[in-house]
Amino acid sequence: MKQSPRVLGRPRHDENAKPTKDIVLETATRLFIKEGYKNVSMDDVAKACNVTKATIYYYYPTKGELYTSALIAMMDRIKLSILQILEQSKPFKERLEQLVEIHLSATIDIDMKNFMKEAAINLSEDQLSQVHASENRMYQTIERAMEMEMDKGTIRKGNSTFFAHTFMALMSVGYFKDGDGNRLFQTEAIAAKEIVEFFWLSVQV
Amino acid sequence: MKQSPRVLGRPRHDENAKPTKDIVLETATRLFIKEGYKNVSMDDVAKACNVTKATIYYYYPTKGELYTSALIAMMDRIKLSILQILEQSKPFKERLEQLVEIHLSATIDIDMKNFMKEAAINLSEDQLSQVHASENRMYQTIERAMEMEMDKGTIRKGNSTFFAHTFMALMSVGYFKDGDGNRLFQTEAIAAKEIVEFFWLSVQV
Amino acid sequence: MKQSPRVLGRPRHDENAKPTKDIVLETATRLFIKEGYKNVSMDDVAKACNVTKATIYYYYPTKGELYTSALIAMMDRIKLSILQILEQSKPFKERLEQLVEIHLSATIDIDMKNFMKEAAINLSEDQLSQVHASENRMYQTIERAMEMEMDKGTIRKGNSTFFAHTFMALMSVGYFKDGDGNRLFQTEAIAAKEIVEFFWLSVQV
Amino acid sequence: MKQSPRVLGRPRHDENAKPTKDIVLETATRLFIKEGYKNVSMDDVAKACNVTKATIYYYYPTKGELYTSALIAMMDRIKLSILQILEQSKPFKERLEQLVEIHLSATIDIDMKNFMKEAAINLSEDQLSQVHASENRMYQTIERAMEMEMDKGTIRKGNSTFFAHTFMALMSVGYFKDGDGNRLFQTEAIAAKEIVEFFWLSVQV
DNA sequence: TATGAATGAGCATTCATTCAT
DNA sequence: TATGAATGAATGCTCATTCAT
Repeated sequence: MKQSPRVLGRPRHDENAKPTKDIVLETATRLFIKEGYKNVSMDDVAKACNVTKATIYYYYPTKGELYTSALIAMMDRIKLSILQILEQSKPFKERLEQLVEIHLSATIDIDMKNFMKEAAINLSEDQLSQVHASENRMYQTIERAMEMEMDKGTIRKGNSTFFAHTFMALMSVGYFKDGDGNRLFQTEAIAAKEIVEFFWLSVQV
Repeated sequence: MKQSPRVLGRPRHDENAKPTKDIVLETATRLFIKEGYKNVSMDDVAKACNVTKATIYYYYPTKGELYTSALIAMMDRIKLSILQILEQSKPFKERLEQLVEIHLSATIDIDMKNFMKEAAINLSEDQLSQVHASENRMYQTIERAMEMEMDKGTIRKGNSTFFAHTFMALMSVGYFKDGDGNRLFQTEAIAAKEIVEFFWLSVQV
Repeated sequence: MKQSPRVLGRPRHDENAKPTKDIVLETATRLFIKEGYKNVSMDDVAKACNVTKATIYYYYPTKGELYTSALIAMMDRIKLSILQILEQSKPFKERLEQLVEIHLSATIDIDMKNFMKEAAINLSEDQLSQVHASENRMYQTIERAMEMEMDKGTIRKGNSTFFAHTFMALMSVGYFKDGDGNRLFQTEAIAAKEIVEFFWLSVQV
Repeated sequence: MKQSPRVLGRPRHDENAKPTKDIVLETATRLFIKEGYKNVSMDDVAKACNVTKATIYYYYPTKGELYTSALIAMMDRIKLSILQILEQSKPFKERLEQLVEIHLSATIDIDMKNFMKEAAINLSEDQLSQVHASENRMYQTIERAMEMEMDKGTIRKGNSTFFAHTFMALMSVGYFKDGDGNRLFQTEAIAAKEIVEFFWLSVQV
C-alpha cells in the first residue's frame, strides 16, 4: 500500500491537529508495548505515524531516548490512573477491584518486568535511571495507599512495598492466556474479583 | 577471549567433551535467558561456544528453532526440579518454601511471561505451540500438586490453575530489584518465607 | 554549550554584533580548515554560530557555495598578509623569514593541496574554477615578489612559479608533527630560519 | 549498469584468482587515494570489487580498519619502492631523480599530509598510531639514505629528518596542476630533474 | 531576517541464512 | 562433522536541502 506522499519542507499548519511530537510518542509507546524494544524499528514507528524516519529523529535523538520517553510517559499515565482510582471514597477492596478491572480491560498487557528488562539491556545508564525513577513513582503511589489503609486498620500492618509488588504481580495473572488464547477467567470483572479476593485474604486484619 | 569450557568427571569414550549439539543448546539457553531473543545473535552463540556460525546451523536449522529448543529444554528442566521438590514427604508449606528459595538462588531471573512474549512475536506458529505445550507441562506439575493437597485438605479447594499462576507470580516478586539494585528481602531464605506465607494466607483452609 | 562570541570595538549602529553573514563565513572557515569539507555538517556550522541551519541557507544557498566562499575568503586573506609582509623594505630573506614565522604561528595548518583536493571532489565546475582563480591570485603575489627580486639581482633568475610553489611546499614542512605530536623545530622562529635558509641556498645568485 | 548477479553461500573455488581480501584492499586503497576517506563509502568499495558490502565487513570489521590497512599497505609499498631505488649503486643525485620521476609517473597523487589529516580526524587512537608508525618507517628509509650520503660526503651534514621532509615536500610540487589542468613542467623527467636540482643546491657540500 | 518542521537519500554496521568444501 | 566465504535485507542514524511562517 502506498503511503500518502508528503511534501518537502514545513507543512502548512493545521489547527486542531495534534503536535507531531505527541503522535510519535503515543504511536511509539503502543508499538513498544506490543512488540518490545528490539522488534520495533524506527522505520516502523515512522510508518505508523505516516512521517519519515528523519522526523522521528527530529524530536527524539536516539531510539533509546524515544523508548525512555515512551516508558516514562506510560508509567506516569498509569500512576495517574492508579491515583485517581485509589483516591475515591469507596471501600478499599472495591477500589482495588476497579483498578484491576480497568487495567485488564486495556487490551495491552502492561508487563513492567519485561519493560524494565529491555530497558536494562538496551538503554544507557542515565536513561535507565530515569526509567527506574519513574517506575518507583508508580509503585510508591500504591505503597502510600497501602500505608493509609494500614493506618486506618482496613488491612493488616506489613511491608507496604512488598504488598504493592505482590498486588501488581497478582494483577498480571489476569493477563495470562493459555496456548489456545483463552484467559483464566471469562470476563475482566470476574478476574478482578478473584484476584483481589486472593490478595485480600492475605492482607486482611 | 573465552576458551571452551571443559566438563568435570570421566569423559565419554576417548573424547573429553560434551557433544557439540548439547554445548550449543546450553550456551544458547544461558544467553537467551540473560539477554532475550533479539539481543542474542547467532554469532554471539557461536563465539560463546567456540565454534563457527555454520556449526550452529548444522544442528539447528534456524534461530527460531534454536530458541524453541532452548525454551523447551529450560522449561523441562524447571518442571523436573519442581517435581523433585514437590514429591518430597515434607509438609507442603515447607516444600513450597524450598521451591521458591531454590529458584531465587539461581542467579538468573526466569521470567516466563517474557519468554512467552518473545516466543509469540518471533516464532512460527508451529514452534510457538511446541513452546506453549512445554509451558503447560510445567504449570501442570504445580497444578497437580495443588490438587493433591486440596484433596488431602492441606489447602482450601479452588481453581488449581489459578493457584499455580498466582504462586509463580508471587515467586517472581522475589526477583525484584529497585533502582539501586537492592532486593526487597535480605536473603533468598527470608524472601521465600515471606512469599510463601503471603500465598499461604490465601490458600489455607 | 558555546555562547555566541562578541566582537571587540565599537559596535555598528545600535546593534552590538557583526552581521550574521560574516559570522557564518568566519565560523565555517574555521571549521572547514580544522576538519575538512565532509567532516563539517551544515548543522555543525549552525550550532557553532548559535543560529539555525535555515539561517545558514538564507545566506549561502548550498554547502558547496559556503565552502567556496570560505576558501576564497581565506585565500584572499592570506594573499593580503603575504602582500603586506613582502612589501616592506627589509632585505628579502628577512621578509621571507617573517612570512614563514607568521604562518607557522597561526595555530591552524593551512594545507592548500588538501583544500584544492576537497574542492575538486566536492564542488561544481563553476565553484571550482572560482577557487582556482583565488588560489592563482595568492600564488601570483609570491611569484611577483620573486620576479622583482630576480630583477634586482637578489636571487638567481628562474621559473618564478616554480619558486613560489617550492617556497610554499617548504613552508608546509614546518607544520609537520610526528606520532608524538612533536614538531621538527622547537620554535616557529627557528623553523622559519631553517626553512628559509634551505630555500635560500637554492635560489641565491 | 547491472552487476553480474552473485549466488548465495560460498563460491566455488577458482585457482589463479586473487583472494578476495587482497582485491578489497587494493580497490579500497585506490579509491581512498583518489577520493579521500569520507567520499568513499563501503558500498562504493563493494561495488568496485563486485562483491556485497557484507563481504567487505567479513574481512575488515570497520571502515576505519579498512582505511588503516589501506594506508599501511600503501606506505609499506612506497617504502619498499624507495628502498629499491636508493639501494642502487648509481650516483645519489641520479637515484633521487629516478625516485621523483617514478612517483610523479604513478598517475595518483600520493599526498601524505592529506592522508594523515584524514587519519587524525577519522581513526581511533590505536589505528592512528599504527598509521603513524608506518609513516615513520617510510620517512626513515629516506633519512637513512641521507645519513649514509652525509657520511660518504656526497651531501653536507644536516638534520636528516628535515632533509627527508623537505625532499618529499619538494617532490609534491611536481604534482601541482593549475586551474587549466596543466603541470609546471612538460614531462615527469624534466620535473624530476628540476626538483632534484633545486634540492641539490641546498644540500650539496 | 530568521526559524521550526519535515523530507529523501545515503551511510556504517548487523544479522540470519546459504552453500561449496 | 564442521567450516570459510558470501549474500540480501534490515537497522540506527546523519545530512543536505526545502518550505511555510
